[in-house]
Amino acid sequence: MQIATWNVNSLAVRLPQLLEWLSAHPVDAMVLQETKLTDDRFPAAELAAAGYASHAFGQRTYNGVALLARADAVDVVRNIPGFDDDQARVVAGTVGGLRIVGAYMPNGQAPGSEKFAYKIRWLEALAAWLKDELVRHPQLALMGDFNIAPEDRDVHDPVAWAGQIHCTDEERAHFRALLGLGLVDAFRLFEQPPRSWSWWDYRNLAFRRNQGLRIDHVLVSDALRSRVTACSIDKGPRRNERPSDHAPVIATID
DNA sequence: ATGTCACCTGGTAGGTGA
Repeated sequence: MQIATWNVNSLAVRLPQLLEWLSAHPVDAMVLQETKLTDDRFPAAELAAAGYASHAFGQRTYNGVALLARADAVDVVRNIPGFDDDQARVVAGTVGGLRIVGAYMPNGQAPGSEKFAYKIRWLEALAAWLKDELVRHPQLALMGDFNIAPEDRDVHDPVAWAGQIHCTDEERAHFRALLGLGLVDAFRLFEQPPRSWSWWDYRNLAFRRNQGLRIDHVLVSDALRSRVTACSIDKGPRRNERPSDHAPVIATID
């Protein structure tokens, strides 16, 4: 099976690109971030016509996530149980025996800001929940927009980005804490092109100059790891005329 | 480079978030 994640930066704008992408990449399940749509406006009918059942969890203007699957997901959970959050950032479900946790992790704005403190609280709550979730579902994939570049090799200019948002030691420690639960970065299980990013700023001709960050990830559980045969970033949609600033990440599972 | 894009309010521009 294949699973994918994509921050679409407004599904209202990007729906045609999503449908085109799914037509070329008929993955079994997909998680979306930054749909920016209330659930009553979610394009469930269009996605159903494309062969996907949807579980949307959205809000107006900001955030919003969704889980799409060819075989409908069961045991669907929205946001982190027990963590009071007025932002729609998580949708999880079980597809074909695989637990999929789709997440739009907080951006954090800048170290020291209130949004950064929220990001840290959020990451702590996620890890606490996932620890239990992994016991219930040993075959688990955590994927989405993490808003964390785990290592310097995930940053186009590590000197310029040192200590900046997405690259602070504190954020990276929380990323490693997720790995410590028994997860592995699927992208790094395989040889990859150097300077592989999943996000490029809209400004500064960043995509053309390949100045980006790898902040979108697929983390797989130890029990799932041996079944993962490929993981890649698809830069194709970033070349579209009106692209999302993020590229999809795909993983293949035997 | 304060460089773009999306969405909101409220108005035909400015603010916020990313």
